[in-house]
Amino acid sequence: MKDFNKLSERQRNILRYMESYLAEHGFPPTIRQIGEATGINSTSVVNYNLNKLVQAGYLARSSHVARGLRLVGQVPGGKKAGRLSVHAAAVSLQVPLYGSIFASEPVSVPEDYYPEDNIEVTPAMLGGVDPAEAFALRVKGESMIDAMIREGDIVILRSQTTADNGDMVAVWLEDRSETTLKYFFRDGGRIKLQPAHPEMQPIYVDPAVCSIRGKVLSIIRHL
Amino acid sequence: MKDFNKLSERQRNILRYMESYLAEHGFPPTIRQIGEATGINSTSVVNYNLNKLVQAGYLARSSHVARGLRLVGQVPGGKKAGRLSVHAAAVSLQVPLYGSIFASEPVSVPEDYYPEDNIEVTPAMLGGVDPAEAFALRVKGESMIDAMIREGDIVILRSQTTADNGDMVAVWLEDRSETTLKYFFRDGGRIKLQPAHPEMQPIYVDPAVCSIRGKVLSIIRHL
DNA sequence: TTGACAACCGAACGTGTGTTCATCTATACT
DNA sequence: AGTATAGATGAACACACGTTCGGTTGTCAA
Repeated sequence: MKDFNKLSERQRNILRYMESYLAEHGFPPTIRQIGEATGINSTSVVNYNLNKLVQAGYLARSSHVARGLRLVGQVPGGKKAGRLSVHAAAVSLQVPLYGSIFASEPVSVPEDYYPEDNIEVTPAMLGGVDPAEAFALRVKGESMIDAMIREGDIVILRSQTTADNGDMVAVWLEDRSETTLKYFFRDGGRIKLQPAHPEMQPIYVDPAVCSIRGKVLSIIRHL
Repeated sequence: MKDFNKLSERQRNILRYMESYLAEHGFPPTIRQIGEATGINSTSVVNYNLNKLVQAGYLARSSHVARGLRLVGQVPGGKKAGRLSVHAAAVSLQVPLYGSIFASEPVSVPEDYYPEDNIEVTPAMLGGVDPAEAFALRVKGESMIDAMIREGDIVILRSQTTADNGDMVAVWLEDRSETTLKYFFRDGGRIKLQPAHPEMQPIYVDPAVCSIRGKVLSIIRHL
């Protein structure tokens, strides 16, 4: 992550415009609006600079999504907190570890238990999510092997009860009395849970018996 | 403004979904996403109900604008429950990212290149290794899929040219012109490289054509 | 000079996404 | 009965908007 001052004038303008547009409308501007506001008359250049800003850690983008932008850091000048420079010691965050996720056992949900430990994570691993909403689980057993996840891995999740297509979620399947980590898709009236391993078949479940506990943000494997 | 309870079930669901989607992404959902999430399979019905909600004073719309929605009131029952979590400040470390590891291409070794970026890691992820000896590589391609590692994963390594049995190492195989991540074992005069996937067969190579670049300390996957 | 590279431009392309419309079903009121 | 009216449906339409690609320019180093 670079220093704010290392950004080009255009990139700083984009961040400032993003901030004020967001405050005014409640949703992000389009590429063309950004270009118009910052004097860039080619959408591809705006796109180019947006990618630079993502790379520098200032923005997150959802590809092929209209207005799929989000500010992740603080923009200086809006003055809340300065960014940390590259070589200085940065701040890391503590996220509670709420036990283990195990096949045939429910996920211990945040409200149920006291955290048994704290896991240290970096801001990048939360992807802009509020640390207060994040928690961690330790993977037990080889049940997640099809999801390219192994025993001992630590998964960082955001506590939530809904999900979008393509999210990897921790779900409790009532009819099977089973908890898994799967990719989540809505398929008509049902929910499709797709293992990460490309050769494995998805399973289909009724939304009524499928309760989402959280969305996986990142995975840490310690060897 | 009417009472929240005067709204239809669908309209309440829309508001709840809006709220959680907004919290998760930082921008509003589309009409089709709302429909999918609330079990409405016609965009016009969603549109219809959104207009009702505007009329009732719960949200504002910008017409002909993608995701041009904004919540204006506060949704009762929304999650406000501030879970108190300790995210105390701690020190995190910066480790250089030396490009990508790609099948059929040599690993860029630390001496060869300037780091293209820095990766922020926690002390626990280095397992006590001196940060100055550590570096990171981005995994490109699906070539490591048998090692339960996917495209986009970041591997943290300790720069070293030897390894112990059981280590996961990044090796350059001269005779195959290939770089892989494998578990390392000495087997008599040869070297056995075992993929992490239990069903896959190990390969045996001559130590002369197998140069170790580093030992994997940990893996980060960002979803 | 030559090459490499970051930054930028303009245009075209494909699709995401809001809108509109004809039609259908219920329920309630004359 | 007839007839409003609210809610729902699916298809078609038109444009908004992200993406891609072939070029151009300026800078720096060999």
